[in-house]
Amino acid sequence: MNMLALFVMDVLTIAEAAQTTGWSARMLRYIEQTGLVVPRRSEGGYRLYGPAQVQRLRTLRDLVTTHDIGLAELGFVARLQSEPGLGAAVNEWFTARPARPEETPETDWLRFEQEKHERLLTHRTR
Amino acid sequence: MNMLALFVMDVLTIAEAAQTTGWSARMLRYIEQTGLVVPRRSEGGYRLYGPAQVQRLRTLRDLVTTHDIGLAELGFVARLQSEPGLGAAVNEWFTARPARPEETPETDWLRFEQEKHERLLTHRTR
DNA sequence: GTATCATTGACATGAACATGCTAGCGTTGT
DNA sequence: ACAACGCTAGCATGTTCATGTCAATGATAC
Repeated sequence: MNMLALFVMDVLTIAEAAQTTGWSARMLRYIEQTGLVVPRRSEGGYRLYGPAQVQRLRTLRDLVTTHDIGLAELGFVARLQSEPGLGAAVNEWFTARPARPEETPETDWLRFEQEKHERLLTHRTR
Repeated sequence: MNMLALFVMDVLTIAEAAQTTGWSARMLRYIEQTGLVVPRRSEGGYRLYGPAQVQRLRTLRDLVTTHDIGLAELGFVARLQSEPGLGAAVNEWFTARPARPEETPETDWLRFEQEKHERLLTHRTR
């Protein structure tokens, strides 16, 4: 890899990046589509992966495989970041009380009171 | 809906909950599977939706339709809160380094204020 | 006691996700 | 100049998501 990059070495083509990161070139392109790791391009349109991106791809691989999560899920998290409105809405929904059943008290009246309280919270979380 | 619930009214069966929330009964069961809204059960195993849960289902519907997001994505966000290791890892990945090449990654984000309310949501008790 | 409703499990389907592979056409290194 | 490589577009396949529907069995209401 060179392409008029005399002192800009450490820049890999997609095949090379694929090699060292464990992803396939196809997947690298796909990952780019999801917005997770977007390399810059050469004049001619070739993807150029810098060390930071390569690192990122490696850790991404790790993250995905060890925790069994999909790229789409991470893409969504990315969306949360870039779309402030979305993030806020999701956040609000989640902070406004979980609907887990095990927290259900045996006493029905008590439960009722609690739910009433919960509803109040859900109303204006701000 | 009654089932020996003399003073525990405001508790809906799945069909009733479906009616008022706009989801189908099928979807309510599905949503339960994803862990997003889990109703408690009657002695006989019937799902019982309280006002809080109904509210939650309504807002969920809103969230999903207005922002065009999937239940799976939200389920993942839920996972982020319940699995601290995961949340940390994902957080780290996103905060550590640029995804975009031209954008100067002088960014703080990803930190949605979960830390504050974490223990509220973190009740393992399985 | 019986009609009505719920439960779980299974099968079905269209859309989206995750990947691979091919084809035709530009880019790059020597 | 030309071989080697990358790019995009598209097709293909297996998987998960999101839903619906149907069947057999059990719970509730009156």
